[in-house]
Amino acid sequence: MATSGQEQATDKRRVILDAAVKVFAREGFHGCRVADIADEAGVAYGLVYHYFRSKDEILDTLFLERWGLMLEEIARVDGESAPAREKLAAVAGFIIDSYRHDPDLMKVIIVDVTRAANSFGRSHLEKIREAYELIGAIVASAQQNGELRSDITPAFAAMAFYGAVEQVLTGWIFDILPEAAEDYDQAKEFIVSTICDGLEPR
Amino acid sequence: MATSGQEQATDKRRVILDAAVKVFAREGFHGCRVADIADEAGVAYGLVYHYFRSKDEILDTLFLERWGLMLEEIARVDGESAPAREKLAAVAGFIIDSYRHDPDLMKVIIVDVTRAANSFGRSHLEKIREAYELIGAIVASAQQNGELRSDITPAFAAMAFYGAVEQVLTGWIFDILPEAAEDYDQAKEFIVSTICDGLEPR
Amino acid sequence: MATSGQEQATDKRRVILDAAVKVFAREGFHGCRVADIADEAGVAYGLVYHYFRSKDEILDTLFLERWGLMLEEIARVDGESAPAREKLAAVAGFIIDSYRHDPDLMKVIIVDVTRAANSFGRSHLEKIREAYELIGAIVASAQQNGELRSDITPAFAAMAFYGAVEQVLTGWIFDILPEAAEDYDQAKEFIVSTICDGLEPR
Amino acid sequence: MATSGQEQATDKRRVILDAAVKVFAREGFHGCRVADIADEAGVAYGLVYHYFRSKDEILDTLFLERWGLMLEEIARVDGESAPAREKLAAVAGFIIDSYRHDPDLMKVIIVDVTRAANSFGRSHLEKIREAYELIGAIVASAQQNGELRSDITPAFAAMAFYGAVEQVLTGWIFDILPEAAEDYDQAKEFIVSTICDGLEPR
DNA sequence: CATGAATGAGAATTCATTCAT
DNA sequence: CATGAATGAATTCTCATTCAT
Repeated sequence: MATSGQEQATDKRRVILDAAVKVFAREGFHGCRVADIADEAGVAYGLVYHYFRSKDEILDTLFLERWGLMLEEIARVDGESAPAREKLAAVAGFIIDSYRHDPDLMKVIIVDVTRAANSFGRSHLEKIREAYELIGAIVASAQQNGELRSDITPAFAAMAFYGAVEQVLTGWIFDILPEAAEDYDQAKEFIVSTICDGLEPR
Repeated sequence: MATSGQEQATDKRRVILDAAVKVFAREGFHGCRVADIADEAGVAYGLVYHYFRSKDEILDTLFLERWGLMLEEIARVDGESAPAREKLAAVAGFIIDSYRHDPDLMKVIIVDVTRAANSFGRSHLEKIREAYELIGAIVASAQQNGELRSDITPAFAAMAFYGAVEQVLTGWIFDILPEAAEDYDQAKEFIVSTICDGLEPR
Repeated sequence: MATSGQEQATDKRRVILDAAVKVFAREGFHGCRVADIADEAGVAYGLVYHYFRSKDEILDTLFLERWGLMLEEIARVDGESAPAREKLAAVAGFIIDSYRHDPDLMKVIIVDVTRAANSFGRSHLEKIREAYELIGAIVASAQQNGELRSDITPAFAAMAFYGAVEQVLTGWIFDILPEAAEDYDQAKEFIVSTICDGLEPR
Repeated sequence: MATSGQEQATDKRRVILDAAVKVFAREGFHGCRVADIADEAGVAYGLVYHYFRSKDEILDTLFLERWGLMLEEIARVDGESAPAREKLAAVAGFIIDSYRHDPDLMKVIIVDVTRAANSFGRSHLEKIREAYELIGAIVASAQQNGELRSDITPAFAAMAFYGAVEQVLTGWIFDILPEAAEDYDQAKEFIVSTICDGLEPR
């Protein structure tokens, strides 16, 4: 009905979501007002509540849309018959590309959802955990066929891997790591190489 | 006065700080009221403002106290003449022990400060960055003497390492990773082994 | 359906009014939204405003329609040459039958108009007062010919009579009084008997 | 603590309640804002919420305070050994005196609680019903000893009696009935005489 | 006539902070 | 130091009404 796909020019719901991404990224979920979103979207205050039940629901929607894509991608990657290293590279690549494509959205998801242990992180825990488990599954099957060491639990390996990826994004978000075009590709290689090969020379 | 250790019985300031840790951990910085802290501390509302200028200052204090200890520890470790692997183990060990000793405090620091890109994370960025840089320094000097590979930048390696550690803590905070006594020690080994040796068999 | 009788199928205005009765009765005038009325009527939001200038006007219309009928009936009764007792019985009967026929509508009129001293009750005061005065007129003329005692003012007697009737309706509305088919007829007798004969034995 | 009774001059809670009575009476519960109450009371907006959880709770408090007194009084009257006629006179007298003493409060109770079938009337139904039942009990015991007719059910008689009383108050509230000092006393007599003796001459 | 998206003025409630005692 | 009443700005959410199609 509203999310059809043809007349983007007037899909106010989408306009509001996009505006929310900007505003959440700029001021944080708690730091902004619904009025800021409406202003950014160029719509009347009330229209936000015409499309969304609450401020929370906007963030929920944003998170679910994006995280859903990621889960699909990880599941897809997991299903392919490729070396574990390539699978992990694909996952890291997808996350980093997501950030490259829409840094504001990924910032919001990481900062306001994924790590918000007392609010959104808690309420979306199942979805978040699903990602970890899919990554863990990649590790587990690679351990089966000897591609990866078996002495480290898949759950733990998944967390180390995902933590490294998210921390790199955090570095970009905080302007701590350099963020030029080549850095994105380098990051993908570094992550996989660090996690798979280790920092010590072989 | 605060960290002395002698007149605990009446150090209301300390009592308030400890209460704040509990309350922040339970409800989040944004999710709690100053009144909750006062209640938890068993003191009058106004007393909180006798000792602290604002709600923010309480969190600032908590963060600075603990983060300062960590910086000292990492610096100390960095100064010693030990293999890089042992230095990283010491750093991971300190952070994990900090969590083991006071999970609420570490939860607050990670959730409400370290990842709060639009509020406390931003205002304490320098202190946070300092930690990354100290870890990066450990890596850099290890690369000098060939202990660690040189093709991965120290800044990046530091982020991967720290990200893995923090993600493990996040796993505990969210009840995603098992949290028994032995898991703490295992985590230390896993992190160092993953980051130094890599997940692929040698 | 309600008053006309011919083109029921498409009288959206009537459909909206009937829906409003249900909704007002269920949730109260203040407790419902215009959207609820549209939903209940199965018409589009905007159509309500095509037929009515405002939410208030809907209630005004409902009240005026019904109250007008009652005024006509009381006037008609008053005009007949019958014993006062029978006239009062006719009035009580009409009101009770109105309730029996459409309890929702009478509930709305009593709860949201007749007693709403600061809103609709005030704006419709003249119409409401008219009913009291017509009843008072019945009493007054009965006092003239000795049918009723003259030491009680007609205005007062009218209020006592009408109050008793309305309170019985209130009892039904609140599920305080039993509301079976026979209770309606019994109520008519009880009211007239109580007000005319008194509770003390003769 | 707050309702002690000595330092009335500064019992802000009482000041707020009294202000609320005025404001509710003047503009109706729905027609006024919490700010109006605060203004009328001469206190800051927030103080209202220091003493009351919500706007609703203010009305609840007002109703319960007053209605409780009435229930006590009716129960007390019921317990005495006096003719039913005197008991009913005492009840009507108490209600009318309550109105005479604080017409605003009684207006609020009748208009915004007692008849509000979809909000406060519903939530306080038990308390309201209790009053009807106590009056019904007076009637019932009088029927036992032959003081009152037995062919009219006590519940019904109670409603007729209470309805007559409340309607007289409504008449005053709407400026329909004359409201001079002597009218209050006259009303008491009229009500009892109408209900006990009936309007027809004996 | 009919639709339902768009508007924006409220209004209740929250809560950090101040201050008199 | 200690108390908790008092303050009032800020913000979310509601909903009657308008209007373009």
